[in-house]
Amino acid sequence: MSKPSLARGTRDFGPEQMVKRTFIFDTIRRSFQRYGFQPLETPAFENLSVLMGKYGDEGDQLLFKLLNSGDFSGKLTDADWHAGYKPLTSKISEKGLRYDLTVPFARYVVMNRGTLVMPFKRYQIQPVWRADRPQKGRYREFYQCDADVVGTESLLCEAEIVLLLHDILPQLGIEDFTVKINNRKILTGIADMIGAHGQEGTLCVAIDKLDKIGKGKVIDELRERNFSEESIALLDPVFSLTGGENPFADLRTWLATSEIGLKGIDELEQVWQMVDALGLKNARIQFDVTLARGLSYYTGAIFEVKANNVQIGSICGGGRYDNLTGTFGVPGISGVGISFGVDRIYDVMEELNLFPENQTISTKVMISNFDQQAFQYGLSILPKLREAGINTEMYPDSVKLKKQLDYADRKNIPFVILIGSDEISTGQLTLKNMKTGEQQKGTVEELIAVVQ
RNA sequence: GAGGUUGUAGCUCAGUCGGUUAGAGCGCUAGAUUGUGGUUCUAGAGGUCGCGGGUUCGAGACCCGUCUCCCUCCCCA
Repeated sequence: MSKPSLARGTRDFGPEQMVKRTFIFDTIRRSFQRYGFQPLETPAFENLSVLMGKYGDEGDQLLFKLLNSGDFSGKLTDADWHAGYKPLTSKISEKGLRYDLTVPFARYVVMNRGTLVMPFKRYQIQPVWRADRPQKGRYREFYQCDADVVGTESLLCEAEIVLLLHDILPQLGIEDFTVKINNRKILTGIADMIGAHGQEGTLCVAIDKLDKIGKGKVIDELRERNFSEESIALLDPVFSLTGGENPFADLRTWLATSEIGLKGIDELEQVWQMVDALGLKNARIQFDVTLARGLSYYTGAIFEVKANNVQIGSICGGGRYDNLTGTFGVPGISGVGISFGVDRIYDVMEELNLFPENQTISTKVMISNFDQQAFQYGLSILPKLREAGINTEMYPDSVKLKKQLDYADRKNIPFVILIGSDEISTGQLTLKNMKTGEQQKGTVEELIAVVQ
């Protein structure tokens, strides 16, 4: 018999952690609703045909796949076993755990497009699973809180996402954060400009490391990735753009011949203007040409939020995807969304000590349990307290009072009602304040008034 | 997927050069206190030293494998 253990990269959430997590969920949900988003839930697992190919090759690798039920290997031939794991997987697994909430949402939109009110704004708060290697801030099961709008290309949606971020994070006590914004169209434009059409993905992965490893090593990496010397030379101005005073103007001059690049800049500038018109003060937004994001479905704006002064990955991420529903046979539905990573937000709040105090009290009154007679009496008053809206519990066993009080103490229950033979005969119960140790007598009704 | 690191009581950790019965603090249980928690004192319980194999007269310690924790890269929330 082996000791029980948790599956790698997963965690339990005890009562005190759940109080904190619920606080985060409630805060996010409230704000989502205030911005007009409606709730949606989708299944934990989907057909692999829905999930595969949406996240790039890396993403496909990280999908948890479910073995087919029953005799999954019965019809396999020797040739199947030796064909390699990829062809084999398709023969023994046809379902997988969801990797994010956006793709299941796209499937839902396609399946229900006839009845949805467009533009459709939905929020979704559910766990997702990734077969990643766990490390700090990285789990194999974690919650995402997504808000997406589909059915409109209006940049108001992007601007509202910026507002939403500035609404929710400070409510959680996270004041020092940076919303990095870029646009895939700009990246496409840059790749075109330097004659590396379609290579913006690898280009960005390299540029993204600029502040980490420096310009020289970025260029080394680009050479390794088969970028020509001409391309690298042409790219030079981009390195100086990242910290410029007026990055849009500089970039506009440089990208003057790239239609798509200019469109990306236009879009971003409009978002900036709208955010301003919405009256956002102290906007913590920053244009970052090097922001790439690996999810292959993004086509327009890209967002990423970093909590400053905390060593952890991004706590929110999102962007616009013009053709996600296209892979399900319905092109032309543009969408944009943002995802809050609750587990990382939790870690940030824990590290910065941002959780409100005194969130753990749930029971307010405990009724003691001396003996059979007192127990019967307790049963009669227990519902009265609850009807008065007071969280109440009765100690279930007639054990020593010391033990009962110790239980109340450790559970942070502020009041205990003591019932013994004296109390039963006079109807005057004893209320003990666990914080001060003071005791007072009174009828049930009087004590309820005191506790309320 | 690549690299590094860790694992001893419920928790945090000692354990010397390979040597007799593996320790501490906290926590837990009971009592001091027959109707009163937190403080104090006393006593007690609690271990397959991650798992499997090997070296040795002898392994918690050394070697190999494996799993796990944490971390870096990749990628991501």
